[in-house]
Amino acid sequence: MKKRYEPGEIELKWQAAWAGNGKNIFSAGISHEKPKFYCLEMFPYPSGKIHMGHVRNYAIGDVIARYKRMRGYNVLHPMGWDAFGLPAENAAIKEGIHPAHWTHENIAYMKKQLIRLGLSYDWSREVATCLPEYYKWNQWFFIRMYEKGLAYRKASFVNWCPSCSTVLANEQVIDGKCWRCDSAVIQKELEQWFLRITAYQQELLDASDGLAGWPQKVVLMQKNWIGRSDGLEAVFRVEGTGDSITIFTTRADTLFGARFICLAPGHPLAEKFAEPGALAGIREHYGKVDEKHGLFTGRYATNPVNDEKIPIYVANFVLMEYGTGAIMSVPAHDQRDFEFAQKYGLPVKVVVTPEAGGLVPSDRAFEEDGILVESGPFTGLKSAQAREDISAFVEGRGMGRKVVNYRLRDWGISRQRYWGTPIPMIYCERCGIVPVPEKDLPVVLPEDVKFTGKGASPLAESEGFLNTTCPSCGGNARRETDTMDTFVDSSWYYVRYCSRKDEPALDKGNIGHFMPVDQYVGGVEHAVLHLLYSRFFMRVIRDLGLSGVSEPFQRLLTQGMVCMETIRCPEHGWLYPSEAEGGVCARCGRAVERGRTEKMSKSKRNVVDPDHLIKTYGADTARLFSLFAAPPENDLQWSEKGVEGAQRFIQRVWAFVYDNMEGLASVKGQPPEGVSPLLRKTHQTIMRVTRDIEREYHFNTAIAAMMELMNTLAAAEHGGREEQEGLRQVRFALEKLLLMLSPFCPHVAEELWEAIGMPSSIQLEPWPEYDEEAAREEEVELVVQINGKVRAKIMVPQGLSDEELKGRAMELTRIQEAVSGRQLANVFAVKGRLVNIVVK
RNA sequence: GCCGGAGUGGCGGAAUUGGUAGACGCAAGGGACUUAAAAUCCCUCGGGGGCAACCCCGCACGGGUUCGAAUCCCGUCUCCGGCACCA
Repeated sequence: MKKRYEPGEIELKWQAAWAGNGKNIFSAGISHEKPKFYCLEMFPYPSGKIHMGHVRNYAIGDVIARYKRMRGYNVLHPMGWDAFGLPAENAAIKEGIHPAHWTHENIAYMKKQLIRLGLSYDWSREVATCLPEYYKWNQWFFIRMYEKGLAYRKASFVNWCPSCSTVLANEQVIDGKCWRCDSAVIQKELEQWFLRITAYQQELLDASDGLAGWPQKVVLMQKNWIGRSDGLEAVFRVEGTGDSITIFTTRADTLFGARFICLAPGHPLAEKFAEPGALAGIREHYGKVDEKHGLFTGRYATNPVNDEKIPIYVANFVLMEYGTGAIMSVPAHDQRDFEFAQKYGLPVKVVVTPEAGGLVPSDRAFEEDGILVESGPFTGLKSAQAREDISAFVEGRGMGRKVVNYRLRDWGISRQRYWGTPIPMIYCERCGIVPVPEKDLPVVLPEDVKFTGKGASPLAESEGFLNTTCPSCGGNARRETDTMDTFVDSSWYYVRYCSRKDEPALDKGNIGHFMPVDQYVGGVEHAVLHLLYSRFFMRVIRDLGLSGVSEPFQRLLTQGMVCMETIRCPEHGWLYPSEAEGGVCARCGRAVERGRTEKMSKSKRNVVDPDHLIKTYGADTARLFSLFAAPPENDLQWSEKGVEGAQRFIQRVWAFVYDNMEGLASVKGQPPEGVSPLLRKTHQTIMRVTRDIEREYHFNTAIAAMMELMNTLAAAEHGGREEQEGLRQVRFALEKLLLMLSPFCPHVAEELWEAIGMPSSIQLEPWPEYDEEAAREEEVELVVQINGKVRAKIMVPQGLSDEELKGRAMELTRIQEAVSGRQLANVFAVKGRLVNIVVK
C-alpha cells in the first residue's frame, strides 16, 4: 500500500478486476435463490460526452444497485443508448459524417466514461436503439398495434417545428416552443400515424393513485395531463336547416345562461354556414393565444333546456380537438365567453349568484359555483345539484347525455426525418395500406442517402428504399418514408434489458423474472413524456400476452439538476471559470459579474467536464461529492471546494489505514469482546446509514454519518493503541466503515479492503448488521426545561422511569432556584430525555 | 389565471409520529508544525448583552393551537416547477 492516495491508479486496477477478462462480476442472470431487484437509470442520448447530470444520475443508481447486491438481491443493473435522434442527423448535414458513424463513435467514448466512473453495469444487456436488431421490435410493436387498431393514420393539424423540419407530439411542445431547439412551433395539416394512447386513458388515470413509490408531483402532473373532466353533451337544433350542434360543457348548471353558440373554425357546420373568405380570416387566428375573433353565421340554434333561440358564431378560441368542437357560451360565468361577448356586443345573463350573498361582478365573469337564479324549475338549487338535475333533464328529453372528456390526445409518432425507426408500412395503389410482413422485418434504414438538410426527408428521396412491391398483391408499391418518434424506442427498452444481447428480444420467461423495474432513477423532465408513454407501452405489452405487469416502474426517483454559478464579462458574455481567474476576464481584464446559480449548460458556460473532474480527483471523489452535497431529489450546487472536501474525507480514511497498518494486521480475524464508545458509535453508524439509504435514499446524511464515524475513529486511534482489545475495536469499526463506503466509493473501499488483508472482493461481502443493544448509550443527556425553555442539561443513566427523571430534574439547584416562590403547575417527561417543568 | 412544492447560519444542508435548532461538509478567523509555502493537526464560528456563571433574540412575515411549534392550523409575502383559451 502506498502512503499517497492515487485514485487514478487504483480505480483503473479495480475496474479491470471487475470486468475480469470478459466475465463481468456485475452480470445478472435468472436466480432462484435470491430475490430479484431491477435497478434502472434513464439511458442517455449519445451526444458525444457525458455531462454532470449523467454523473449524478448514474452515481445514485449505482449506489442503490451495489447496496441491494450487498443486501442479498440478484440485481439487474443494465445500461444502453437512446441512439436515434436529430443531433446525429444534424451532424451529418453539417459535417458530412453518417449518423450511424457519428452515433457509434459517441457511444464508444461515452461507454468508456461510464466504465471509468466505476458504475456496476451488466454490459451483456447493452442496447443501442439505432441497431436494426433493436428497432426491428419497434416495427414489430407497431404492426401488432396496427392489427389491434391501436395504430392508425389520419390527417390533422399538427405541431410543426420549422427548424427541425418535423412534427412534434403535444408533450414535446413546451410554452409553444420545440422541446429540443426552442423554435416557435406552428400548426400544419399533415397525414400521420398515431398510437391510440387514449384507449388506456382511464386505466392510466385510475392506476396513477397506485403509484405509491413515485413522487406525488409526477403523479399529479400525469393526472393533469390526462385531464379527465365530467360533463354533459347537449344538442342544439339549428333553425331551419335540420342540422344540430352538439356541445360539451362541464357547467350544465349554467345552461339557462347560454347566450350564443361558438363553433371551432374546423367544425363541419362552420364550413357549411360561414362564407369561406370570412372563415379563413378566423382560421388565421386559430390556436393562438391572442385576441378573440368571431364571425356570426346568420343562423340560430335552440337551447334544449328552454327552447330559447340563440345566435351561432364561429370563434378562433374554440378547439376542434377537444370535446365536440362546439361550445355554448355563457358570458356571465365564463371569462372567455365574457370577453367574446364584450367585443361583439352580445348580452350577458346571470344565472348563478354567490352562495354567501352579494352581487355578481359586472366587469368579469363569475366562474364559481353558487345558487341558481332565473333557471326555470332549477332556480334556487346549488350548482352541484343543478348540474346533476339539469343533465338528467336534458337526457330525459333525449337531447343529450352525460360524457367524460379527456385532455389527452393520441400520440402522433410520424417524424419526417431519416435517423429513426422506419414505420413498417407499404402503400399499394390496389390494396391500400399494407403492413410489412413479420418475416420481412426489420425494414432497415438505407445507407446510401444524402443529407442536405433541405426538402423532404432523405428517405423520401431514396429510390431504393421508397420503391417496393406490395406484400399482398405483388404489384408496385411504395414505402412509408416517415420514421418513428424516438420516444417509441425508450418506451420499452427496460423490457429488452430483461434478456441478454444474445438472447431473444421479448422472452416471456426473462420478462416475467425481472419486470417490473424496482427502482427507476432519472430526471423530472420526463414526467409526462417518457414516463407516460412507457406506462402505455407496458399495458400494450401486457395485452399482447408478454407480461403480467401493468406498471413498468415500481419506484421512481427524480433527481434534481446539477447547477453552478454563472460568470459574465460585460463585454465578452458568459465565461468559463478558467477564463475568469482572479475575478477578471482573461481576454479584456474587466471585472466579471457573478450571476445566479443555474442549471449547468454549455451556452452559459457554467459546466464542469467529467473527464477533467475524474482526472483531477478520481471517480470515487466525483461520486461522493455528487451524493453528499444534497439529497438526490434537490438541485445540486456544484462547488470545487466541496469536491475537495469530499476528497479530504477519502484521504483521511486512506491515511488512517496506512498509519495503522501494523496494528490492524496484528488483530486480523479477532472480533472485539468488550464495549466502548467506538463500538457503540460503529453500531449507531450502521443503523443510521442503513436507515438513511432505506428511507428515501438520503445519501447525504448517510455519508455524514460515515464522516462522523471516521472522526471518532481518528480520535480513538491515539488512546490505548498498545492494547490488543483496543486494536480489535479499531479494526472492527474500520471494516464496517469500508463496507458501508463501498457502494459510494467502490474503488477505494476495495483497495483498502485488500490492504487490510481481506482475501476476496468487498463487492461480494454482505451489508453489515448492527446490534441495537450495542448501539445503545449507557448515559443520555437529560434536557430540563422550565416553561419550554432549556434551563439545564445533565447526564443520567439510560432507562430511568419518567418519575425518576422528574425527580432528577427537580433536585437540581438551578431548577430549585428557578422554581422557588412560584406555583408548580405540571411536569412532563418525554422519551427519557427531556423534562419540562411548568410553573406559574 | 389554475394546480403543486419550497422558504432554516456567510454557503450546501441536518433536525419532521410536535420535545436540546444548526449534525456533516464548505467558507472564514485564530493557533501548532515548517526557513517558507502547501499539506496536516488543534481551537472558534447564528445575532446581541455580560468579567463571569449566564441572559435575551432567532427556522420568510403576522396571528393561533399547545406545557412545548422549524414541524400542526389560518392569513400574507417571495421563489421554484407544471398546465395554460381543454369549455
